[in-house]
Amino acid sequence: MTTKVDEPASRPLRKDAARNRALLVQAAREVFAERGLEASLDDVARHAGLGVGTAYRHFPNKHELAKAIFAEAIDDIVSLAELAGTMDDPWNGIVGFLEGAAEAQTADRGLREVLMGVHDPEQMEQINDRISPLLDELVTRAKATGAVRADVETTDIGVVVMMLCTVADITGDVAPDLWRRYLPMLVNGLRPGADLPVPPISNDQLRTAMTTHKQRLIRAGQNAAPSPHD
Amino acid sequence: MTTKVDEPASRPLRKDAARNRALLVQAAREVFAERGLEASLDDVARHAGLGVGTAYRHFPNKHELAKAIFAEAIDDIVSLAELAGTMDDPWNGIVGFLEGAAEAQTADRGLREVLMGVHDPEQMEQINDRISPLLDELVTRAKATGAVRADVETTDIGVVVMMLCTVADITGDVAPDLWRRYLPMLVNGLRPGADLPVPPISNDQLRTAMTTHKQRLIRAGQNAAPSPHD
DNA sequence: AGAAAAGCGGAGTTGCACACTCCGGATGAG
DNA sequence: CTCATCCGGAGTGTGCAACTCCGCTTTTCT
Repeated sequence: MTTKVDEPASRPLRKDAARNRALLVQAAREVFAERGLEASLDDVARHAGLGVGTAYRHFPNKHELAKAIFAEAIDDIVSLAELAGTMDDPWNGIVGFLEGAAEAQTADRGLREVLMGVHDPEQMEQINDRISPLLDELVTRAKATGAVRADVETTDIGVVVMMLCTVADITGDVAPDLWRRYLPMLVNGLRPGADLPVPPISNDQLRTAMTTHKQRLIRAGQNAAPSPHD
Repeated sequence: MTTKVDEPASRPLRKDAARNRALLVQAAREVFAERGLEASLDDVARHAGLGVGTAYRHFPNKHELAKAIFAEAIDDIVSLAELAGTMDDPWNGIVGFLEGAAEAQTADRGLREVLMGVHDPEQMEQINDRISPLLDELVTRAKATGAVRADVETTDIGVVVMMLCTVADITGDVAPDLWRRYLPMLVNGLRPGADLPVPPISNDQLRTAMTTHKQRLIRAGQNAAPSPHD
């Protein structure tokens, strides 16, 4: 839960600098988890009990800091998908992945935003590239064993996770675990039963949907590209 | 679908003024439906082919305009709940309400925001006051007939609608009807079956969750209160 | 038609939040 | 004790959305 973010270790940092860097990383974890990437570097610095200048000394900008911090969490999600793929019973794999993914994302608003590609569509696509093949295989196997209905697609998994995240997003402060109430309802819907009235979307569609979506909500365009003001 | 927003009719508007007012209302409907209340009055004016000044001549600010426009849509949702309550089979009532509410909200991002209390918590609470008693009664009856499980609460209805709205929110541009795919999965979860692992939240909790939620996403505080800059 | 009232348009003003810089002063290393 | 390194936070730059102002146009009235 608390790991160090690897630094190039060119020249050993001065003692206070090292301490502050650690404070910043920890503060960023907490702040981004709670308020998402909309928090400013100033917020992170203040939460760490440091000045803004210090924050900018250690990280060129907010997104670099975020990238550094979320790299592990992303790897964890990928491992989760891998783990799910190695399970004997694909159904257990799917449910396990859903629960784990929802758990990770509901606990961390920033992670949610990263996975949804709110700030960096490219990064999201890379993550998608890593995860979706794993889920594809899992879903295929689950269909073969009859654990899930034939018309279930991999994108359904993603959509279900999103729905659970919504619940956590909205009710997280009031009832952090409420999303678990709706998990069984949703996974049950994947099992064989009545057919679904509308076909799933393709992975590409889901991607573009995710990347274009919040651009509108979280202030259009923003400066995903560099050149803040040169 | 196209109704006039009642004006006090103190002195009859000049011909061009009346026409422009209608244009503004229509433009606002379209713009708010597509982009939500984040759209500026400038946007609405431009979309109507008019100047900003004209917009401000007719409406003191964006929120007044929005209030005028969404009043009907809100009434429609309430009527939907009433209609659902009058149905003989409470199960049909519930499903009908879910579908109708989701349909209305997924078609109109602005309406969604209003119902979620993103911009005006008070207004949302009023709406909640009008709807939740109706749904309470409906759910009670549905439980009595065994159509839904005993541990289902009225707040579950609201949460389900939210989840469907999320799907529409994200995938609306790519596949406007995709949310319907997940409707049966969710309503099916309300039927008798395995128990849910987590208890529902109270209506009050849901309210506060909704009002506090997006304040953070859509720029904290903003100027829900008047005094923009006096 | 002609004048006055009503309305229009959109450049410009104000407020605000965030990203990022800068440099005098503090702190740690040798 | 000295100096390189680092800290802090006031200050600068930028962008955006809300809203105003006033010269000009259109309608209405007689």
